[in-house]
Order: sequence, then structure tokens, then C-alpha cells
Amino acid sequence: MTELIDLSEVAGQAGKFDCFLEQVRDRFGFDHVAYLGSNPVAGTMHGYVTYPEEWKRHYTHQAYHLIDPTLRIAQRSIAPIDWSRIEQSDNFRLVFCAAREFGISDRGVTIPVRGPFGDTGMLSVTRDTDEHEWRAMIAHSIGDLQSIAVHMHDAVMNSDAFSNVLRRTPLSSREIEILQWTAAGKTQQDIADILNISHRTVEVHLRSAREKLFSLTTAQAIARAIAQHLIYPI
Amino acid sequence: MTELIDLSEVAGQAGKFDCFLEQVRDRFGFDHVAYLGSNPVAGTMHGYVTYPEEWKRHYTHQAYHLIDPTLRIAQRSIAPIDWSRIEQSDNFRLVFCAAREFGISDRGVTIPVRGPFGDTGMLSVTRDTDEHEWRAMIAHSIGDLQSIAVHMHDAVMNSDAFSNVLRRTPLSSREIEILQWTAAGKTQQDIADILNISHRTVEVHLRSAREKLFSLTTAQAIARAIAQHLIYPI
DNA sequence: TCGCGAGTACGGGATTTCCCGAATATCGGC
DNA sequence: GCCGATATTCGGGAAATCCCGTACTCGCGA
Repeated sequence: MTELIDLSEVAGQAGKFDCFLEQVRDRFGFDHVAYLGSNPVAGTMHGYVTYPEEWKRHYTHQAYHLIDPTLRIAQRSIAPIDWSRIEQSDNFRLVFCAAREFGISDRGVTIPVRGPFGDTGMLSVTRDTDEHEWRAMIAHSIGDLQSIAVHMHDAVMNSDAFSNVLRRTPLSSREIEILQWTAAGKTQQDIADILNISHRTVEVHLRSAREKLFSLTTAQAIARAIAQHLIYPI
Repeated sequence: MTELIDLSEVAGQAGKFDCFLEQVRDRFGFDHVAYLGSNPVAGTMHGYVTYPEEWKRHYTHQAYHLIDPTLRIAQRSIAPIDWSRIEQSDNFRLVFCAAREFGISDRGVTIPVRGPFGDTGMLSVTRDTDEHEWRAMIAHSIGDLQSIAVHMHDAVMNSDAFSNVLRRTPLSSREIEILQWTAAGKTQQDIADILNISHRTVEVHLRSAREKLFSLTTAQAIARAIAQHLIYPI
């Protein structure tokens, strides 16, 4: 499965993300703010949290990110998830009871956000308070939190992990045209008929596209062309 | 290619979405509000707009949704896109000059939102005003608009029109495994060697995956599997 | 318990794709 | 003008894919 990486311990500009989360926490008056982003291409997860060091270590050591119901549900949801609406499963009790021992409340919200590559981010905020004040806090800040989640995910995904994927290969218009038709399910002969050329020529353009995309097969070229937004999968 | 469907002309509860957009328009003081959602499983796009009927017809008839740079860029972005930051391409001029003739300003923002199945929604707002007032409007409402975009997309995707269609295509684990290797550039014989089975069997799984994804070729199946986040481009 | 559909597995042969070759056209730079 | 790089065009033959068939297993509902 995926491996949990704490980017704050990695070299570079990572510290600014932790700092950003602390600013969000202080500005909106939460106890803690946490971001967890997953990169399915690399098979990794990147986390930044304001949680105490001990809980961070315990969470990582117990691999809670594999069973945490908060993450599981947010991964399948479009809208923000209030933790009070999560089903009281065994995993729920396991994680939240452990959290309580580290002084972390079970009152919180997790906001999912997604990018175009199946990359997912989750921004969680929590505060130990009563129902009434919690509702007021969330109602007041949910819009900003939504924007913050998007901004955070955008920044993390553009920081390093995805920059190589976003590099675009210069294909000729004919190559893109033929790749697009191929992704649409047309055979080389079909495309030849559509463009009124020989199917041999279609194959040459596909070969050229394969070479430029460093692909061994046309299927791989299609995958890479989609990843680079050179063509559209539909 | 994808076909643009105006759900407000379809039977059912569709009117409530149009009504909702009108409320958003009036509450925040925009000229127009538009939502466009794409369903990669069915390969369709569904739109609700407050634009005048003539522009709607013209846009649909000219199939502008296939070239509209607003949609193209929002489709690959995580964060909201201000139209002023879009590159002045031929398609840009084509669409926006046409829009101006229907009294629609080129000052606007498009907010992308995504679901877990590769479903994408875009909420656009526009208003004919000066730079200063526009910045103030957006700064004031961007958080709420973000929440509204999520809510709108969630509602549309969970409505009757989508709930039966938008379901993760049930591929077997073997099929996904083999699709993933195929997207990684392996031939059927390569995959057979990796999995210690006959290349004939690999082909059967690929054929089965093609049928489930309604694809005529393996390349098309790869494209659709990526669009639905069933596999990842490497 | 008894099909029945789905998943997994394999082979023969037709179809398609892929690798080799080659030619012409276009276009920017010396 | 000339020259090299790239785009576009095409064909022969090898290689891979795709369509047809079969067979076994397993879970699930009649």
C-alpha cells in the first residue's frame, strides 16, 4: 500500500506548508489543522499537520492512515464530511479513542479536494468545543476552508511531485489528431479513411508519437498523452 | 465525441438546478452563472445556465463546449481560473467574441470541482464591470462560490439522471492489473511472463475490460480507464 | 442441490499493428 | 540558393493483437 511521508522532514521549502497550516489554525481558532495529499501515480501520501509530535509518531507508527474512517469516507465524497456523521465503526473507535488520549477532539470536519490525475487532498480541522459553537465556527469558515483546501492541494501537487508530469511534449498537429482518434477507439484503417490517407501513414504518425512520448506501445503513448493533457479521454 | 445535454429540457426535477443558479446570480450580483458537469462513464456533459436562450442555442449548435478554452483549462486545473489569465488563443477569441455579441462579458471566473469517479464539474460566473469592482466581488464571494460549486456538483451527480450511470465500472482485479501494465507499455507477452500465465489469457482479460468499458480497442479502454481513475498513467 | 453467470485459463487462425525501407514537401538558418 | 531537420506520405513483411472456440472453478440464488 501507500507509504506515509512527512514532508516537513524532507529538505527544501516544506516548512512553509506547516507554517501555513498554523496560520489557518490560529486565524480561525481551531485546535488543529491537518492536510493529507495522495499521489496515486507515485503511490505516496504527503502529510502536514499541526498535531503534537507524539500523536504524529503514533499515527504513523500504527499506520492509521490505512484504516482512518475519516480519510476513507472523504476519499469517496465530494462534499465536506463532518466527523459526527461518520458511522461508529470499529476503526472509528480505534482511531478516535487513540486520538483522545493525545488530547485531540472527535469534533471536526474533513474537506476533500481532487486534481485531474486522481490526486486527492484532504484538509481536516478540529476543535474541542460544544455543538453550538462548533456549528457556528464551521458555518462561518467553511467557504474559506474550501478555498484553503484547494490552495493547499494545488501548492503541494505543484511543488515537486507532479511538476515532471506537467511537462508537455511537442507533438505535431497530425500526431495529436491521430492520437485523439486512437483514444476514441478508431483503428488505423478507420483513421486512414477519415483523413483520406493510407493506413501506413497513420502508423508512421503513431510511431513518431510513441518515440516522442518515450513509449513502447500505442497504449502507453495514449496514457502519457492523456497525463500531459495533449489529448482528451472521451 | 461528447454531446452537450441541456437537462432543463429533460423531464423531472431539473428546474430546481436552474432556479438554484438564478438564486446564486441574484444573491452575489453576477450577470450570469453557469454549471457544466461531465460524466466520463457515459461520455456526456450536462449543463445548467442562466445565459439567454439564444446564446445557449448558439453555444450548443456550434459545439463550443469542445473548444471553449475556459472549460479546457478548468479541466486541468485544481484552483479557480480567472478568465483574464487565459491565453489569448484562436479558440479564445472565437468563443468570447461570439459571446460578446450576445451581451456576455469576458470578465469571469470558472471553478473546477471533481468527484471520485473522474466526474468533473465547472461553475462559471461572469459580470460586465470594471477591474476594481470585479476583484472586490470575487475576493468577497470566492469562498462561498467554492462551496456552491461543490454543492451543485454533488447534487447533480447524486440526482436521478446520474445515480444510475455514475458508478465505478466493476472491473475484476486481474483486469485492472493487466490494464495497468498495458498502460505502462507492456505487451501481452510481457504481462503473461510477469503474471506467469499464457498471453492468450492476458488477451481475454483485456477483451473483457474492453467490453466493460464499452471500448472498441485497447487504446480506447486505457483512455476510459484513466478518465474513471481506474488506473493511473505512468 | 443444481444450474448459471462471472472470473480465470488456454489455443488456432484471421486481422491488425509494428518495424523496416523509401519518397516528397516544408521550413528555418547559413 | 542550399542544406539539414522535420512533417507527411506510402509499401512489404514480420510480429503482435484480436476474434473465435473450449474448459475449469467458484459463489449465489432458484
